[in-house]
Amino acid sequence: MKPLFHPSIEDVSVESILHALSDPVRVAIFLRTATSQCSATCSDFQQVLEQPIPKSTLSQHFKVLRESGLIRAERKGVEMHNTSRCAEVETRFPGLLGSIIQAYTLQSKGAGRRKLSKSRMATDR
Amino acid sequence: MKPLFHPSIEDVSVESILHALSDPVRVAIFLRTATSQCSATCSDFQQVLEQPIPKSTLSQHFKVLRESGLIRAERKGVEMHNTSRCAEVETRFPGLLGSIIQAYTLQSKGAGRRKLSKSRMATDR
DNA sequence: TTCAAAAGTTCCGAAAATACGAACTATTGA
DNA sequence: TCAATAGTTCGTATTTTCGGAACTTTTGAA
Repeated sequence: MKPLFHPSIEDVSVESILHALSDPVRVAIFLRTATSQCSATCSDFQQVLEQPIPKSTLSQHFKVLRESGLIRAERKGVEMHNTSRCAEVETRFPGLLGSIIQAYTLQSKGAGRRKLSKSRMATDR
Repeated sequence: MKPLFHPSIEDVSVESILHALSDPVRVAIFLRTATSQCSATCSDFQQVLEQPIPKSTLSQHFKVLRESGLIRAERKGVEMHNTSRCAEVETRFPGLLGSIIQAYTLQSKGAGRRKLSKSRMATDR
Protein backbone atom coordinates (compact mmCIF):
# COMPACT_ATOMS: atom_id res chain seq x y z
CA MET A 1 0.00 0.00 0.00
CA LYS A 2 1.09 3.55 -0.64
CA PRO A 3 2.53 4.88 2.59
CA LEU A 4 0.40 7.55 4.24
CA PHE A 5 1.71 11.08 4.06
CA HIS A 6 2.52 12.92 7.27
CA PRO A 7 3.97 16.43 7.10
CA SER A 8 6.94 17.15 9.28
CA ILE A 9 6.03 19.57 12.03
CA GLU A 10 7.81 22.54 10.48
CA ASP A 11 5.71 22.14 7.35
CA VAL A 12 2.46 22.32 9.29
CA SER A 13 0.58 25.49 8.44
CA VAL A 14 -2.00 27.48 10.35
CA GLU A 15 -4.25 27.58 7.28
CA SER A 16 -4.46 23.82 7.05
CA ILE A 17 -5.05 23.43 10.80
CA LEU A 18 -7.88 25.95 10.79
CA HIS A 19 -9.37 24.43 7.70
CA ALA A 20 -9.21 20.94 9.20
CA LEU A 21 -10.86 22.12 12.41
CA SER A 22 -13.60 24.13 10.69
CA ASP A 23 -15.63 20.97 10.15
CA PRO A 24 -17.63 19.58 13.08
CA VAL A 25 -17.08 15.94 12.12
CA ARG A 26 -13.34 16.42 12.00
CA VAL A 27 -13.40 18.28 15.29
CA ALA A 28 -15.24 15.37 16.89
CA ILE A 29 -12.65 12.96 15.54
CA PHE A 30 -9.75 15.12 16.62
CA LEU A 31 -11.16 15.66 20.11
CA ARG A 32 -11.36 11.92 20.59
CA THR A 33 -7.77 11.38 19.53
CA ALA A 34 -6.69 14.29 21.70
CA THR A 35 -8.54 13.35 24.86
CA SER A 36 -8.53 9.57 24.89
CA GLN A 37 -5.37 7.62 25.46
CA CYS A 38 -6.62 4.79 23.29
CA SER A 39 -6.09 5.61 19.67
CA ALA A 40 -9.10 6.11 17.47
CA THR A 41 -9.84 3.94 14.49
CA CYS A 42 -11.77 4.99 11.47
CA SER A 43 -14.61 2.57 11.99
CA ASP A 44 -15.11 3.74 15.57
CA PHE A 45 -16.85 6.76 14.17
CA GLN A 46 -19.33 4.96 12.05
CA GLN A 47 -21.20 4.29 15.29
CA VAL A 48 -20.13 7.18 17.49
CA LEU A 49 -21.52 10.07 15.50
CA GLU A 50 -25.25 10.60 15.51
CA GLN A 51 -25.95 10.30 11.85
CA PRO A 52 -23.76 7.55 10.45
CA ILE A 53 -21.10 8.73 8.04
CA PRO A 54 -20.02 6.59 5.10
CA LYS A 55 -16.58 5.16 5.57
CA SER A 56 -15.24 6.69 2.36
CA THR A 57 -16.19 10.09 3.71
CA LEU A 58 -14.66 9.29 7.09
CA SER A 59 -11.49 8.20 5.36
CA GLN A 60 -11.30 11.57 3.65
CA HIS A 61 -11.80 13.37 6.96
CA PHE A 62 -8.97 11.38 8.50
CA LYS A 63 -6.83 12.23 5.52
CA VAL A 64 -7.47 15.96 5.96
CA LEU A 65 -6.56 15.75 9.65
CA ARG A 66 -3.47 13.72 8.83
CA GLU A 67 -2.20 15.99 6.09
CA SER A 68 -2.81 19.07 8.19
CA GLY A 69 -0.48 17.57 10.80
CA LEU A 70 -3.07 17.17 13.52
CA ILE A 71 -3.03 13.38 13.79
CA ARG A 72 -0.70 10.52 13.06
CA ALA A 73 -1.91 7.27 11.60
CA GLU A 74 -0.23 3.92 12.09
CA ARG A 75 -1.36 0.58 10.90
CA LYS A 76 -1.84 -1.95 13.68
CA GLY A 77 -2.83 -5.17 12.06
CA VAL A 78 -5.93 -4.58 10.08
CA GLU A 79 -6.78 -1.27 11.70
CA MET A 80 -5.36 2.22 11.47
CA HIS A 81 -4.64 3.73 14.85
CA ASN A 82 -4.81 7.49 14.93
CA THR A 83 -3.14 9.52 17.62
CA SER A 84 -3.06 13.26 18.03
CA ARG A 85 0.04 15.31 17.35
CA CYS A 86 -1.02 17.94 19.88
CA ALA A 87 2.35 18.05 21.59
CA GLU A 88 4.23 18.71 18.38
CA VAL A 89 1.74 21.30 17.19
CA GLU A 90 1.94 22.95 20.58
CA THR A 91 5.67 23.50 20.18
CA ARG A 92 5.13 25.05 16.75
CA PHE A 93 2.03 27.12 17.56
CA PRO A 94 1.79 27.49 21.34
CA GLY A 95 -1.71 27.89 22.65
CA LEU A 96 -3.46 27.49 19.32
CA LEU A 97 -5.08 24.10 19.77
CA GLY A 98 -5.97 24.78 23.38
CA SER A 99 -7.90 27.93 22.58
CA ILE A 100 -9.71 26.28 19.69
CA ILE A 101 -10.77 23.33 21.81
CA GLN A 102 -11.82 25.70 24.57
CA ALA A 103 -13.90 27.72 22.12
CA TYR A 104 -15.69 24.63 20.86
CA THR A 105 -16.32 23.53 24.43
CA LEU A 106 -17.79 26.93 25.29
CA GLN A 107 -19.96 26.84 22.20
CA SER A 108 -21.38 23.40 22.87
CA LYS A 109 -22.17 24.31 26.46
CA GLY A 110 -24.06 27.48 25.76
CA ALA A 111 -26.04 26.19 22.83
CA GLY A 112 -29.05 24.05 23.36
CA ARG A 113 -30.89 26.17 20.83
CA ARG A 114 -28.17 26.80 18.29
CA LYS A 115 -28.75 25.46 14.85
CA LEU A 116 -25.64 23.63 13.78
CA SER A 117 -24.75 23.66 10.14
CA LYS A 118 -23.94 20.05 9.45
CA SER A 119 -24.29 18.04 12.61
CA ARG A 120 -24.32 18.47 16.31
CA MET A 121 -21.04 17.92 17.99
CA ALA A 122 -20.56 14.56 19.60
CA THR A 123 -19.93 16.34 22.89
CA ASP A 124 -23.20 18.23 22.87
CA ARG A 125 -25.57 18.22 25.79
CA MET B 1 -29.56 48.02 -1.69
CA LYS B 2 -30.08 44.88 0.34
CA PRO B 3 -28.84 45.57 3.86
CA LEU B 4 -25.71 43.64 4.73
CA PHE B 5 -26.13 40.77 7.13
CA HIS B 6 -24.25 40.79 10.43
CA PRO B 7 -24.78 37.94 12.89
CA SER B 8 -25.36 38.86 16.48
CA ILE B 9 -22.41 37.83 18.60
CA GLU B 10 -24.18 34.90 20.25
CA ASP B 11 -24.81 33.41 16.84
CA VAL B 12 -21.14 33.50 15.89
CA SER B 13 -19.75 29.98 15.61
CA VAL B 14 -16.25 28.61 15.94
CA GLU B 15 -16.63 26.69 12.68
CA SER B 16 -17.31 29.82 10.69
CA ILE B 17 -14.49 31.75 12.34
CA LEU B 18 -11.98 29.00 11.62
CA HIS B 19 -13.23 28.65 8.09
CA ALA B 20 -13.00 32.38 7.50
CA LEU B 21 -9.45 32.50 8.85
CA SER B 22 -8.25 29.44 6.94
CA ASP B 23 -7.74 31.54 3.82
CA PRO B 24 -4.59 33.69 3.57
CA VAL B 25 -6.31 36.53 1.71
CA ARG B 26 -9.02 36.79 4.34
CA VAL B 27 -6.42 36.65 7.09
CA ALA B 28 -4.59 39.56 5.47
CA ILE B 29 -7.81 41.54 5.31
CA PHE B 30 -8.78 40.71 8.87
CA LEU B 31 -5.34 41.56 10.22
CA ARG B 32 -5.57 44.98 8.66
CA THR B 33 -8.95 45.69 10.18
CA ALA B 34 -7.78 44.35 13.51
CA THR B 35 -4.50 46.22 13.71
CA SER B 36 -5.17 49.54 12.01
CA GLN B 37 -7.42 52.13 13.51
CA CYS B 38 -8.51 53.34 10.11
CA SER B 39 -11.14 51.06 8.69
CA ALA B 40 -10.34 49.03 5.62
CA THR B 41 -12.17 49.41 2.36
CA CYS B 42 -12.58 46.75 -0.23
CA SER B 43 -10.62 48.51 -2.90
CA ASP B 44 -7.67 49.01 -0.57
CA PHE B 45 -6.78 45.40 -1.14
CA GLN B 46 -6.73 45.49 -4.87
CA GLN B 47 -3.32 47.10 -4.53
CA VAL B 48 -2.11 45.86 -1.15
CA LEU B 49 -1.94 42.16 -1.79
CA GLU B 50 0.88 40.71 -3.83
CA GLN B 51 -1.11 39.34 -6.69
CA PRO B 52 -4.05 41.62 -7.49
CA ILE B 53 -7.41 40.08 -6.65
CA PRO B 54 -10.54 40.82 -8.70
CA LYS B 55 -12.98 42.94 -6.78
CA SER B 56 -15.81 40.44 -7.10
CA THR B 57 -13.60 37.91 -5.34
CA LEU B 58 -12.60 40.45 -2.71
CA SER B 59 -16.25 41.25 -2.15
CA GLN B 60 -16.92 37.58 -1.49
CA HIS B 61 -14.02 37.42 0.98
CA PHE B 62 -15.42 40.43 2.85
CA LYS B 63 -18.80 38.74 2.89
CA VAL B 64 -17.36 35.57 4.44
CA LEU B 65 -15.60 37.61 7.11
CA ARG B 66 -18.74 39.63 7.76
CA GLU B 67 -21.08 36.66 8.02
CA SER B 68 -18.67 34.80 10.26
CA GLY B 69 -18.90 37.73 12.68
CA LEU B 70 -15.29 38.83 12.38
CA ILE B 71 -15.84 42.24 10.83
CA ARG B 72 -18.54 44.86 10.62
CA ALA B 73 -19.22 46.80 7.43
CA GLU B 74 -20.72 50.28 7.27
CA ARG B 75 -21.29 52.39 4.27
CA LYS B 76 -19.54 55.74 4.43
CA GLY B 77 -20.46 57.61 1.32
CA VAL B 78 -19.45 55.58 -1.64
CA GLU B 79 -17.18 53.25 0.30
CA MET B 80 -17.74 50.42 2.73
CA HIS B 81 -15.75 50.78 5.91
CA ASN B 82 -14.88 47.55 7.60
CA THR B 83 -13.92 47.34 11.24
CA SER B 84 -13.02 44.28 13.26
CA ARG B 85 -15.35 42.80 15.86
CA CYS B 86 -12.40 41.46 17.85
CA ALA B 87 -13.67 42.77 21.15
CA GLU B 88 -17.05 41.12 20.80
CA VAL B 89 -15.56 37.84 19.64
CA GLU B 90 -13.14 37.99 22.54
CA THR B 91 -16.00 38.05 25.02
CA ARG B 92 -17.59 35.05 23.35
CA PHE B 93 -14.43 32.99 22.73
CA PRO B 94 -11.70 34.36 24.97
CA GLY B 95 -8.20 33.93 23.62
CA LEU B 96 -9.24 32.41 20.32
CA LEU B 97 -8.39 35.26 17.95
CA GLY B 98 -5.22 36.13 19.83
CA SER B 99 -3.78 32.66 19.51
CA ILE B 100 -4.70 32.43 15.83
CA ILE B 101 -3.07 35.76 15.06
CA GLN B 102 -0.03 34.78 17.09
CA ALA B 103 0.23 31.51 15.16
CA TYR B 104 0.10 33.29 11.82
CA THR B 105 2.70 35.76 13.04
CA LEU B 106 4.98 32.93 14.09
CA GLN B 107 4.50 31.20 10.78
CA SER B 108 5.28 34.24 8.69
CA LYS B 109 8.39 34.97 10.72
CA GLY B 110 9.89 31.53 10.41
CA ALA B 111 9.15 31.18 6.74
CA GLY B 112 10.36 33.60 4.18
CA ARG B 113 10.05 30.84 1.65
CA ARG B 114 6.68 29.44 2.51
CA LYS B 115 4.22 29.67 -0.32
CA LEU B 116 1.11 31.47 0.73
CA SER B 117 -1.40 29.29 -1.00
CA LYS B 118 -4.16 27.08 0.21
CA SER B 119 -3.64 24.57 -2.56
CA ARG B 120 -0.15 23.83 -1.36
CA MET B 121 -1.19 20.89 0.71
CA ALA B 122 -3.10 19.22 -2.09
CA THR B 123 -0.15 19.20 -4.44
CA ASP B 124 2.25 17.84 -1.88
CA ARG B 125 3.03 14.19 -1.87
C1' DT C 1 -31.63 67.84 -13.09
C1' DT C 2 -28.67 64.79 -15.77
C1' DC C 3 -24.39 62.54 -16.37
C1' DA C 4 -20.15 60.32 -15.23
C1' DA C 5 -17.10 58.16 -12.08
C1' DA C 6 -16.02 55.35 -8.03
C1' DA C 7 -16.94 51.47 -4.87
C1' DG C 8 -19.23 47.31 -4.17
C1' DT C 9 -22.56 43.78 -5.00
C1' DT C 10 -24.81 40.40 -7.78
C1' DC C 11 -25.18 37.22 -11.60
C1' DC C 12 -23.58 33.38 -14.01
C1' DG C 13 -20.53 30.08 -16.14
C1' DA C 14 -16.06 27.74 -15.22
C1' DA C 15 -13.01 25.56 -12.02
C1' DA C 16 -12.08 23.38 -7.66
C1' DA C 17 -13.35 20.96 -3.54
C1' DT C 18 -16.35 17.71 -1.18
C1' DA C 19 -19.58 13.67 -0.54
C1' DC C 20 -20.39 8.92 -1.07
C1' DG C 21 -21.39 4.36 -3.42
C1' DA C 22 -18.73 0.83 -5.58
C1' DA C 23 -14.61 -1.41 -6.40
C1' DC C 24 -10.11 -2.31 -4.76
C1' DT C 25 -6.05 -3.37 -1.30
C1' DA C 26 -3.96 -5.05 2.82
C1' DT C 27 -3.99 -7.91 6.93
C1' DT C 28 -5.61 -11.55 9.91
C1' DG C 29 -7.49 -15.85 11.08
C1' DA C 30 -9.92 -20.06 9.96
C1' DT D 1 -6.52 -20.52 -0.01
C1' DC D 2 -10.58 -18.17 1.41
C1' DA D 3 -13.49 -15.19 3.87
C1' DA D 4 -13.92 -11.27 6.88
C1' DT D 5 -12.53 -6.82 8.44
C1' DA D 6 -10.61 -2.11 8.00
C1' DG D 7 -9.43 1.41 4.98
C1' DT D 8 -8.23 3.51 0.59
C1' DT D 9 -9.13 4.85 -4.09
C1' DC D 10 -12.02 5.75 -8.10
C1' DG D 11 -15.72 7.94 -10.48
C1' DT D 12 -19.58 10.73 -10.52
C1' DA D 13 -22.82 14.03 -8.45
C1' DT D 14 -23.28 17.92 -5.61
C1' DT D 15 -21.49 22.02 -3.43
C1' DT D 16 -18.35 25.75 -3.05
C1' DT D 17 -15.22 29.12 -4.89
C1' DC D 18 -13.27 32.14 -8.58
C1' DG D 19 -13.70 35.96 -11.57
C1' DG D 20 -15.50 38.68 -15.66
C1' DA D 21 -19.52 41.39 -16.92
C1' DA D 22 -23.41 43.82 -15.68
C1' DC D 23 -25.93 46.25 -12.14
C1' DT D 24 -26.76 49.48 -7.85
C1' DT D 25 -25.55 53.40 -4.76
C1' DT D 26 -23.57 57.46 -3.75
C1' DT D 27 -21.00 61.61 -4.88
C1' DG D 28 -19.51 65.37 -7.57
C1' DA D 29 -19.67 67.89 -11.27
C1' DA D 30 -21.72 70.38 -15.66
